[in-house]
Amino acid sequence: MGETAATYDASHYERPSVTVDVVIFTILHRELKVLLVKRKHWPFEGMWAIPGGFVEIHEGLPEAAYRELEEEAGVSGEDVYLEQLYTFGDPGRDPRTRVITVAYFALVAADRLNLRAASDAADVGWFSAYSPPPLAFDHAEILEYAITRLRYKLEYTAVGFQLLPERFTLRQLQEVYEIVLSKKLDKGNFRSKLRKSGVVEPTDGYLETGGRPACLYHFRDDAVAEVKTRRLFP
Amino acid sequence: MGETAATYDASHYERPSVTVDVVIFTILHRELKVLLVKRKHWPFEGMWAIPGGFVEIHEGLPEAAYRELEEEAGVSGEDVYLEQLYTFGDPGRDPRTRVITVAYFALVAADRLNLRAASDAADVGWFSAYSPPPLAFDHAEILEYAITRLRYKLEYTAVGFQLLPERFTLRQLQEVYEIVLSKKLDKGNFRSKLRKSGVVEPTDGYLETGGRPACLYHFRDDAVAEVKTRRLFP
DNA sequence: ACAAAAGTGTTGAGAGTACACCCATGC
DNA sequence: GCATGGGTGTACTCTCAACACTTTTGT
Repeated sequence: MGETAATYDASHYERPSVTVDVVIFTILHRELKVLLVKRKHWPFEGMWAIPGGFVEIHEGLPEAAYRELEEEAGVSGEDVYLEQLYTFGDPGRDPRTRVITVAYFALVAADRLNLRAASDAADVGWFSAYSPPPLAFDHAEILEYAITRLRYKLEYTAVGFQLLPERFTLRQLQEVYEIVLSKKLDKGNFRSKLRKSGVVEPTDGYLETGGRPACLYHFRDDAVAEVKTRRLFP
Repeated sequence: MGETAATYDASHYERPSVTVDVVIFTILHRELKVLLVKRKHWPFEGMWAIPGGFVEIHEGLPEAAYRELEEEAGVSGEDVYLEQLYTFGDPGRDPRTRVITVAYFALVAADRLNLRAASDAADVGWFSAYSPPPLAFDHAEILEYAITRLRYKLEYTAVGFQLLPERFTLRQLQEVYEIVLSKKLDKGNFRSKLRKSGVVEPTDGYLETGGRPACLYHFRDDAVAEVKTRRLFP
């Protein structure tokens, strides 16, 4: 902090409010879904919004995000991938007062969800991430940003299995990538690339599929999720 | 915002303070430098710190960052590359009170700097980014993070010339990359890659160097700075 | 036998890398 | 002429991407 901070005096300084918003993604019915909650009060009453809440005075930012995840989606911390996204602080983004929000995005496997246990079903729901309903505040912009980041993440790292159960087939993993990237992928190249990267390992389980049974894989947590990419100047 | 936000009442809610810290990079004497300011008050009095200050109640986050840039480095908005880095909000990162800081990082060409005009020279200075003095608060962590991000940026995009004057030689540009990435690059490959990407354009100027004069280039602002990279799943 | 889905191999095109070689200027 | 630094070309290797092919199950 610089000079302003040094001459700080709590009594005159008007502070903004700080919230955490969490964009929670999952895959349901072969679609990328985002969790939204219906607002009960002014402003934007009755509109859908990204779940979020105020940061308590002695609470860390990731802790606040995990709290939202538990409250709204009913998932515990170990079962999710959570990453800070961006901080939105435009004056006027909230008509009540100055609110700065630290946005996070989370990936949850569908089998870890526990929606009903956590919230009133009518006020919470999963929506298509690509064609969401009208959103409160600047939440459309936040969602847009989160989708862009999710796509980047999938292209450059191997976080895709965070959207799948513990054990999965390679076809299921490929489907996740196809859904998120909205693009058909080549089966052979997908598999060979994945084998070379060494991030997945076959288990002894098999899944009946209607054709030849598919080997179930699991993620090797000792593997490096990051993948070397072609840089401009290596 | 969710339920907590809906039941918000300004009078009971204890709000954290919000600051903006700006990690300002430049290249001087063939070294990557970062701008630091000396703290005049408790806590960490006399220690060096990343310049920053409180966000005014009606001020946007980038505006606050630009304000810091002008106050501390004496550069105006058009002359810098500015990007939001990360938000650090650990409770206890500031012993005075809960302070959440939105960190930015900035790239400034050495010829745009105007240090003396802006600040008292004894309290502001450029330091080697790779071996800085002990820093106040969690600023060592913030600087580390900024360096990592800067390297990523240079590897994947073509922002390198933000650290150079308007017109520059390819050797100078290569030197910037070598300094930031701490790695020798091949002259021929660097040049051919740059030519193929089409982000720079020769001007009619030449620079005397002691050998054959070097052609001065400038950045094509209509060019796409982003460069295709080898993704995991294209 | 045939359909369906898993799983593997091959091949041409293009990018990355290392290195050698030519060009323009000052002394 | 020769040292100095700018600028270009080439040849080998590796990855990418498209596509054809084989294997294992159910009906």
